[in-house]
Amino acid sequence: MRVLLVEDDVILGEAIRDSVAAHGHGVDWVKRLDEAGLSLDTVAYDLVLLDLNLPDGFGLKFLKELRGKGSDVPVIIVTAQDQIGVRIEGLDSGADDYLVKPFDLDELTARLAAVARRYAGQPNPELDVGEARVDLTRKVARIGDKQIELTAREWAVLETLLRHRGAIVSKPDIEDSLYEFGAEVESNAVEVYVSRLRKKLGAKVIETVRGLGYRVAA
Amino acid sequence: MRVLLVEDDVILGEAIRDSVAAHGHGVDWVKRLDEAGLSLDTVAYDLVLLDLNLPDGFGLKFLKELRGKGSDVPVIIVTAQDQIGVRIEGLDSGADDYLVKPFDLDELTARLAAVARRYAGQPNPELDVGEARVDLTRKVARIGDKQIELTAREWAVLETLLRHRGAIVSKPDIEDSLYEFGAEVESNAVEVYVSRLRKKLGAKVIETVRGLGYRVAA
DNA sequence: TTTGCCACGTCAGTTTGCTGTCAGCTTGAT
DNA sequence: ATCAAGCTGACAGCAAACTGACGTGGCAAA
Repeated sequence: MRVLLVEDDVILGEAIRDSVAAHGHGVDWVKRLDEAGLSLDTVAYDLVLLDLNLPDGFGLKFLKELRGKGSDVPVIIVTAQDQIGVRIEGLDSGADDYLVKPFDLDELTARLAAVARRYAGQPNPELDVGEARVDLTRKVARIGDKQIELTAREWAVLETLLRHRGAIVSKPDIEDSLYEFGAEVESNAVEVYVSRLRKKLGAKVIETVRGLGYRVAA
Repeated sequence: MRVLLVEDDVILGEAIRDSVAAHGHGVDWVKRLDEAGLSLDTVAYDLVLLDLNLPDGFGLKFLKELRGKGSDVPVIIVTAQDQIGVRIEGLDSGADDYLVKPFDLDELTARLAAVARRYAGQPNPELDVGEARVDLTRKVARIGDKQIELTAREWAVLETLLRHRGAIVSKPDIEDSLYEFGAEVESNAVEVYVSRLRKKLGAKVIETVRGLGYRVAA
């Protein structure tokens, strides 16, 4: 399951991201509403965790506009405002649920599980990636009948590339999806993982765009 | 097949009764535990559907007493309490299966069909798990002729893994199936249960995917 | 009540294999 | 031809996972 986290607080954001990731879901973390809009336009998310107190705008307005555009992605509002009026307004604006800070992370994973249950009812989307077929949800990859084993980091890189399938993904972007914010990458780790993925999935699946990044053909 | 339905909610009770009847089974519907006791003393039922939240007593206690009297009629618990602790307790008390409200009626008929198969003398769907054969419905496992005894929590872990057979199941997901939300797991309990299952079922049945979780090969 | 038994959760010491790093090589642009 | 960018085999370190052992508590039999 792929989750978009919209949260400007670094401490809380990290905690939420780690918790969600530990449950095996992919997490994209943005800190502003305009970034959120961009991500939502390009990626099909299964759930949005939306903080209402963001520096660059009003979350509720954003949520209303999102619904106005016809999106029905489940949205859980996360906020410090526990006033009942805001809560009502949030649900009126199209939120599916409401979490008031500070909240227990278990509280969050419980809601997450509820959404995941709904999501699990859908057939698993298997993607063709070169010779291989991959299932990002179940973390299963195979070429023909042969099962391919990918490690955690390899899945992370592949997922990032596939999420922007057809587009060029820069190395720093991949690093950001691999490590926490501010992590020092003093090496060519991304190149190494691309190399490992190619060895497992076939040399042609990941294309190098010299000076810009990598791309998986759509 | 003759089914005893113990359910005080009229709406839900009617829905269940109609659904079961539509599948060609006979249904007796009682709304209190004392009635249920009476019916069980006089009629040989093939299956009991037991709501735990009844006005006149505790379903679990009733179930334990029933088992204490030597009855081995299959019992499926139907309840709104979706806390895992209750679920474990229910299975410990001698229930054969567990349905959490609100549930799909298809869900019910599927379990019903499993019981019906057993009733008809046909082999229950036994799963091959490595060297072992397990029957999740009857909670029976064996290797060759040798019966394997699994504890309640071992069954819970194995069931979770088999429900997602072929997919990688994260440790937090397994924990969620083991404990209620909010339960602090300050240890490596999941690892320990995996270890115990491997010792009983064979080392190769549960595969470790480092950093992601566990998997039972499809 | 006492006794014994067993499932459960915890811990510590050990094992495992992923991960990040580097060095030397290849490739592509100019 | 030259240089920068990218590729990949190898390897040590370390965090994740394994497992034997133990204390506790609940349940049942005596």
